[in-house]
Amino acid sequence: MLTERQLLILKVTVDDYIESAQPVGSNQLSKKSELPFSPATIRNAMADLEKMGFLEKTHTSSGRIPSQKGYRYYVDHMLTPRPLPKQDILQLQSIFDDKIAETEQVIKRSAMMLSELTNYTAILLGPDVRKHTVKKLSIVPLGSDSAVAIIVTDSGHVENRVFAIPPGLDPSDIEKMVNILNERLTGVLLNDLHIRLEQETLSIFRQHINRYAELFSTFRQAVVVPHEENVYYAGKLNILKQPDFHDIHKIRSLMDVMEESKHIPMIMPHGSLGLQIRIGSENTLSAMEDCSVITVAYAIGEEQTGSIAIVGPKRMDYKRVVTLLDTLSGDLSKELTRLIRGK
Amino acid sequence: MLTERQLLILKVTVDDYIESAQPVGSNQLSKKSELPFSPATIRNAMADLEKMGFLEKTHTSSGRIPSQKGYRYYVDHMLTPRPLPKQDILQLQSIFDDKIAETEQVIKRSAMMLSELTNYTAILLGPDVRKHTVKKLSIVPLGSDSAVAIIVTDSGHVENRVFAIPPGLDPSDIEKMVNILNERLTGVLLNDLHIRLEQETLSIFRQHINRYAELFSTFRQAVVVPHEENVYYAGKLNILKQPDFHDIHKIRSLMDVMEESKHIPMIMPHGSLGLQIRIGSENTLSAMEDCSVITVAYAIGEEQTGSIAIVGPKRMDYKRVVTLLDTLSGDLSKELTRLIRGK
DNA sequence: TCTTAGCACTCGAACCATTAGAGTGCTAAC
DNA sequence: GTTAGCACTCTAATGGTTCGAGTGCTAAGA
Repeated sequence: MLTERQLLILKVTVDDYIESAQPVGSNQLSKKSELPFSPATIRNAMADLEKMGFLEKTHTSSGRIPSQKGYRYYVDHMLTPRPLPKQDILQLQSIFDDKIAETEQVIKRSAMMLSELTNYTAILLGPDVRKHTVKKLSIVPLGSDSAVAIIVTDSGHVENRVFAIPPGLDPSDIEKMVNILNERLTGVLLNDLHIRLEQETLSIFRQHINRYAELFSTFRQAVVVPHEENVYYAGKLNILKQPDFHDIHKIRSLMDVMEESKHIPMIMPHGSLGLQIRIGSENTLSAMEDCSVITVAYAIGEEQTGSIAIVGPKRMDYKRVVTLLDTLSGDLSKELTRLIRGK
Repeated sequence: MLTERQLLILKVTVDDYIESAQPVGSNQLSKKSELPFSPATIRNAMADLEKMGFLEKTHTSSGRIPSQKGYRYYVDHMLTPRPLPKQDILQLQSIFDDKIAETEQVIKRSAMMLSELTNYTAILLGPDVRKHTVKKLSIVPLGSDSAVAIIVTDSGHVENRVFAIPPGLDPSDIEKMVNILNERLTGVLLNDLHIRLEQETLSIFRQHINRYAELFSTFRQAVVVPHEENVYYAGKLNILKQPDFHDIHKIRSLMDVMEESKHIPMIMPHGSLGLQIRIGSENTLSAMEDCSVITVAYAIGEEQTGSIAIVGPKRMDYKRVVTLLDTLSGDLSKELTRLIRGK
């Protein structure tokens, strides 16, 4: 077990390193008012902490830096959350200032604000479009041979896709079709749309519409909602601000990984409640072994719908980021719930 | 004037430097079969070229690199376009392979393909949404107090915005309103929409709709088409691949500039016909003084509607990029014209 | 007159030695 | 148990040396 003093020294060391990005030495620490010990005493304690694996040296005669285990301990036991400075609270609130009514807008602005306040990279996962339900379907012909299919969801999201109309089709058939579709498919989850389309409407089309088969199959292609996740980034370039990242190859592979949306589930695994901190190699992706990622979910109504992640160096200002994320996830949940409920 | 030999040496020097990214020395050049001269002769010629400002040295006893003037001359007089390798042509064609019907999709894919084929950054400017005309307006209520306004353009583009409905409004009024709007505003340029809205519809609303003022003003806010340009990037990270960019601060300011859409008009000035090459400080933005930008416009029908830019180091493979852009701008114009004409 | 061989010269990159300084671990005194 | 003192270690910075690639100039050769 760690003694009181060791705890204190570990904490101050981590704090100092987070702030300065420089290995921390015993002399330096002994000058701090929280540590009224001589450098020698601190040295002893630091040597112990190193033996136990909480601290590391970059070379024989260097100061100490926290090890992964050290960060872990710090994060698990030493994060005494301080209230957010007023300044920050005001800024966070300003996201919701002008009465924007769109979920997407709110999420985008949140991402930007977070990256600005932290100087790290923010990744926000929006609500999964496929869990929304159909509010209205419409088809707008653009000319003789193409048309736009438009799906409006209950959340106000609009999906649209241009598709080719089979040549020589009666325009009135399209109108009939849209009516049938709306009658039968309103309220259906976007995710189930392609299945329900077949189940609910194919047989009716057969009865009412000439050459239903062609029209049906083109239209079906048009309404397949893309599987793509709803990802918003902000502050991708903040990585370049961190002194921890000097190696251009590491930066590249890190940025590469973050751009690729297929890696998103690895960066911010779904389904976990509350706030999660993953430090260094605790991340699944090897490109992120020098990073820490803090994730938190937010909800609309009772259902957990999206998550927020902050990606920064292991030497991240955990305290600040945790408080920011805690606050924002709450505010965001409240605001988005309000938005949706209104409808 | 430049002698035959000086011309040849300038060309080979530039070519070599473009390929190797290393200062070019006289010994190296004399080994090439195109240059059957002794190193000393080449040295003399290079010294002349340096005096005339076409070449530079990085230090007293280094090889030469092309100066900005050198690149300019190379680009103006020495770009003998070779036909594109089959491989590349096939790849370019593949953009149009599956019959996508959407302009945006085609442009996005073009950007990706270009960045992949060149290893530089591609920026594509899509057709200006505000020059499209209204095909159909509709309003889909989401609940008691909000609705989505949807504008479909003749090109198949869909703009949508959620807005708040003034409380206690009669739903039938909305329907009336949509009818009036469609009757009066179909065919209007998106750019003129907010003016025409007032001119054409306000007085009619007054006659037919209760509490028209409130409804009108909220709706007007919803249809203001955002001024935002239609920009697609691809291969932003390719900058990190170039050995020319090692300074992390330069990279940062360059990427910063490219992200900011307000800088786009500076990067790719509008209105110029044909292919344009801007080298180093010929670019307006100081962050791009180490870059070259090649721009070309493409057209839909007769009207020039968008442009393509490739951003890379001054030591760019001009020959290849020029040929690629030439080909693509042609293909893109043809394909997009076909798409639009169909409608 | 143009070309080229020869040579002295310059400069950067790499290597080494030296030094200063910051930090350590250990021992012994308080 | 704490701390002063000291020998020790390692990095970073400095300066000198060497090597090699490249140059410019001169003079000889075609």
